Amino acid sequence: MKHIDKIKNLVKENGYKLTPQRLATIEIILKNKDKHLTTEEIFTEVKKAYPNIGLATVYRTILLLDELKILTKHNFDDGKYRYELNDSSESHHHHHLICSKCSRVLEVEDLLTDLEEKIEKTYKFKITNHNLQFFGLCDRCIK
Amino acid sequence: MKHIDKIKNLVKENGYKLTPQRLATIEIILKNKDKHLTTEEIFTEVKKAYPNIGLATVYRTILLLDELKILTKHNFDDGKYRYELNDSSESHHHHHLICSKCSRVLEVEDLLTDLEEKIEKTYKFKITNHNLQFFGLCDRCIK
DNA sequence: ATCAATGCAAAGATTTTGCATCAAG
DNA sequence: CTTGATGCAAAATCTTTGCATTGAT
Repeated sequence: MKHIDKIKNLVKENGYKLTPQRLATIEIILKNKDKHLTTEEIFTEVKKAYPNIGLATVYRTILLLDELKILTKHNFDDGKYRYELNDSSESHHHHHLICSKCSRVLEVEDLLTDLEEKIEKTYKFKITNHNLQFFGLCDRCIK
Repeated sequence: MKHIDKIKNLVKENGYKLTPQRLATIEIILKNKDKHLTTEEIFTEVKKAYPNIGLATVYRTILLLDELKILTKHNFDDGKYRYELNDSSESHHHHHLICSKCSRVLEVEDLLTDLEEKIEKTYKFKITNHNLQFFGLCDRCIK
């Protein structure tokens, strides 16, 4: 099944209506799979396809998609949240390398599985999610 | 040298004035070493010792202390930033276990040194800082 | 036909800024 | 003294909410 259909189903299965505004928002997020867009940026893009949409609707749609774990909220310390579509294969996590100079965001494969096991045992803490960011200088900016 | 004197020196060495407002703010942050206070909380505490201080001054002082790497800014996804005093021994880092139920924040020793080396090599990315958070259920809430 | 979803504008919440005044160095 | 620091209030940002209206099921 295509990713967009999975998302559509998730929305419907959870008793939410599949409105054109939600669909337009989902399409923009899908189209920018690899980016980390802010709500404002998503809003601007969605407006091109659906000029009447209100910012509040985009905020509410993103809230919904976050609840349904369709996307992940990131905070790169620039004062606003950024959103990224989750991989359809449930378990895929990754981390971010954030360049302090050019703000480029690189992705790194998940490296924490072993660590999590250790932590769960040591601290008796049931981990459901994690967030790992590295700040520094990317290859381009080191030069 | 006592930690507070180190901080005082850092402020002065960098050409900033050591005003009573800044001192009062630093004292509150020191007194709450192990907590993760918001600016508003710091402001409320500082006001007890220095009732005339303005919120903007506390914001500006925190900005300064962040620049001087005297404290670290955290975002636990509750919509506001929280600050924590850095350990005086430069290199001490740690991570956070954030309970999704009771919001308790536990600290975990730094576990990333090996990982960072690997990442620096693989991605040619010079890491200057990192942020690792685990979300889940703490021992008390698991029951 | 319902009841959730929308759009708009207003309100909230947090943080920043402009400016006249003050005080640390 | 001089220049940065302060306090206050206003503004800027980002996000949420109330409410009348619309539209998906």
